[in-house]
Amino acid sequence: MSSKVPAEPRKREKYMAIIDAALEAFAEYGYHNCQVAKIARQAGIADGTIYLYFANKEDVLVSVYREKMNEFMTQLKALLQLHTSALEKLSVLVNFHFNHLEKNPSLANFIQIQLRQSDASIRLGIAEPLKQYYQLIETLIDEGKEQGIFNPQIRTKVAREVIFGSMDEIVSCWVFSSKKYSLSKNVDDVLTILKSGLTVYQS
Amino acid sequence: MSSKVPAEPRKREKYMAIIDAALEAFAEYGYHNCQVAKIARQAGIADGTIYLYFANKEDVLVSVYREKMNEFMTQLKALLQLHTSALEKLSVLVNFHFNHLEKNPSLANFIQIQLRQSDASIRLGIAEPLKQYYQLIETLIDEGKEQGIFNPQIRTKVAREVIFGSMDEIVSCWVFSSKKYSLSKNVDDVLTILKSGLTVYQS
Amino acid sequence: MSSKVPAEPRKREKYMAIIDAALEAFAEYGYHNCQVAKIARQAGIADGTIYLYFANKEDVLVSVYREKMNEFMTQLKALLQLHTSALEKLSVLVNFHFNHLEKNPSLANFIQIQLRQSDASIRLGIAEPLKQYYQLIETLIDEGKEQGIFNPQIRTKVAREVIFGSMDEIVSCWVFSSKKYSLSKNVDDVLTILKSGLTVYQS
Amino acid sequence: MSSKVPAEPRKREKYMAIIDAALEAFAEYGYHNCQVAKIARQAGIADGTIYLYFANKEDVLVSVYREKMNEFMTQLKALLQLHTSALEKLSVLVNFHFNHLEKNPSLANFIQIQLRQSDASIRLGIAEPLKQYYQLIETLIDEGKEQGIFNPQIRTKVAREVIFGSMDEIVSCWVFSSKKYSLSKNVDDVLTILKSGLTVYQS
DNA sequence: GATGAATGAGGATTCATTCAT
DNA sequence: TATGAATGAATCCTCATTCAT
Repeated sequence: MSSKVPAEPRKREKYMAIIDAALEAFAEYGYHNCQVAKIARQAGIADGTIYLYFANKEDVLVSVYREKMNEFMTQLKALLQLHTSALEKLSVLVNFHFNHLEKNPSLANFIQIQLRQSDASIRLGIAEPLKQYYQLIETLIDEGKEQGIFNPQIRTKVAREVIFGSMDEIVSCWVFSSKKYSLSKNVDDVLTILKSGLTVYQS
Repeated sequence: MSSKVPAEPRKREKYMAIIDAALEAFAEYGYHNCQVAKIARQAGIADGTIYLYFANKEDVLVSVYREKMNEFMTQLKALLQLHTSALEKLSVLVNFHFNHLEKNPSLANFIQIQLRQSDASIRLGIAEPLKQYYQLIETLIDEGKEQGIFNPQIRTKVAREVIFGSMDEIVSCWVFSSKKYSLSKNVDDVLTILKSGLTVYQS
Repeated sequence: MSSKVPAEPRKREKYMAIIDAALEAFAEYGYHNCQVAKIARQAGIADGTIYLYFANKEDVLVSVYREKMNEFMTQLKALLQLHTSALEKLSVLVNFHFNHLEKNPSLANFIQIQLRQSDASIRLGIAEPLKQYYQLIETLIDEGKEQGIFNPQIRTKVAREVIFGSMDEIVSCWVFSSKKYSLSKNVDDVLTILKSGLTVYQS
Repeated sequence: MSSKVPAEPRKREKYMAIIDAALEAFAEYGYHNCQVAKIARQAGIADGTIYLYFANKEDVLVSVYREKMNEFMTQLKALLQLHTSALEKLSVLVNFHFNHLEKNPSLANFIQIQLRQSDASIRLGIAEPLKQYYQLIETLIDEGKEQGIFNPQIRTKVAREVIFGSMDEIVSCWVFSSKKYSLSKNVDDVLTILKSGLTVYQS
């Protein structure tokens, strides 16, 4: 029922072109107000062509998230690899999260607004890529605990929810403010809170 | 364009009956899959009657949030009044946020899922009640700073985003887990993080 | 899933008006080439109103057949009641079959052409009313056998197939000829064949 | 607009392969539910190739009928040639009609169901091959009249309609019964009816 | 000749909203 | 006030057909 990234280069190219067009179209018009025809026009193809690459409109939405999240995760993992300290990694994570969305305003709008659809099937399609991000954060927290930096009394899942929830809310407020200020300027304050919130009290 | 709470008691009664019916209906079917006819049936009235009390379907959604948020804020303020310490108040806030939604599952579903619509006009209607909650939290933070408890270096807005974002994410994960565990059991961990995250280092 | 004739007079009136409009529209444009909008226009109502009375376009087609077949059967039964001889009844049947369709050209077109859709669900919806006609003919044949008029060696079902098949083919040819000749003029020849074909040889 | 059987052997071979594939595909899925792509897949060729041999989907349907009817007529004529008595010929005809369709279930499904489309152009394309069968039957009847066997008072056309209509209805009922019984077992009864129905009373 | 990716016209159906009663 | 029958705009998706390769 759902699409997969085509293996053949030529097909993959058009597949990604539709993904990018859809991202822009969704960000501009909003999911429910963005007709398939608008995506097609943005991609410079016929309406029907969309359905050679995607099962339906919902599948386009979910696929945009999956593809963009893949890119996000790949880049983030590469950066995290350069560090060992959980504290440094946390800093890298928050910085990257903010920087990436600040550099990709349509993606920010898409993730913070368009993606929040109440349709159960959309929720389901989003769950998997999101889960991977969740797990990456939880791994980071567990590493911090092993390194004796993070408070082992705090359950990892709650810590992850605080970290992700904080970043998510900050980005949301930024998006709803029409991005009038720099998102990254929040990094220091968030990190201050999160670091002292998660670390063991060091006398 | 938007409705107001009717002053006359009889009208107000039916108005609130529709609000409650809509909350249940939205929670059960989801906003887009919940026809106005379903709200009317749940309220035991005719479809057309809804439009004597609300401008349109969007207005019903926004009004549900406004009314329920009013109740929420009234109760929360009453509780906070009993305390002066910002730390205690933070504890009261988090406890109340979790307890209230745990006791009102339909409201939890409504707020975490149905409310997240991408329609600009809905976003706008939600903004005002939400802003009041934001301000209440920010006031609490400022009090903490004045009391010398909270770190004055952290901008109040960011602190509020961390507090609200953490709670919001925790409730969301709970709702999406089909509420299989107790929401309140997260209170201690969150408070641990938030308190040590926000307070000044005390040697 | 399928519609039922409304009991309330006012609703029944509009229901029948749609049935009649659909009969004309189907006969004029053909089922697949007859948009729901054309039925609505013919009935002088809005497109959506059709769906207050019928589940879908298919249901309209099937209901037209059911209603028209009901009328047909009611009238036919009333006529048959006036006779006891199976031979006379056969004559009444064939005469009525031809006369009725000759007087209702749209119905003839509808039954001989539009109704012959390959969709399985349509076939299914048509089956029941058609079966009643089949059974009426078979009852007539069995009476003839009991009266010692019809050949008891011939299986009733085959006899029915010959009677119905003959009439059906004659009406079809007449419809496809654009009804350029009188359908009823075939009555005598058909009856001659059927009567001597079915009766016992009387030396 | 319509296709012709290619003269060149190689082309004719693929032409017939498509015909056979289409027969199976139409019988399996039904005309409207059978996409051109399904015919192509069944034939093991590309979608576009169909259009090198046929004008359009309708043309495929009509051509299937034309080709299969040609085979049918060729075989039937060869059999009839072996007899001179109209009564014998009638017997051969009915036997062959039933046997042929019983041996070719897809063809039976195709003729009794898929072919009955309301599209005027399809009806037109079918008319010619069907007319030839009609004429063959009428010739047989006229021979019977000349031989003093068949009742000359009965108009030939009506007699043909009874013969064809009877056979057609019997096959239809058999197809709709999912071919659960032997079609041929009806031969004797039909012939009994038709023979005594058409022959002159012989004292 | 053969392919199959691309096209884009076409339509049944839903449902928020209205308004005559 | 309340009703609920009627409205009609709005759109995703299919699939026969084309044509560049």
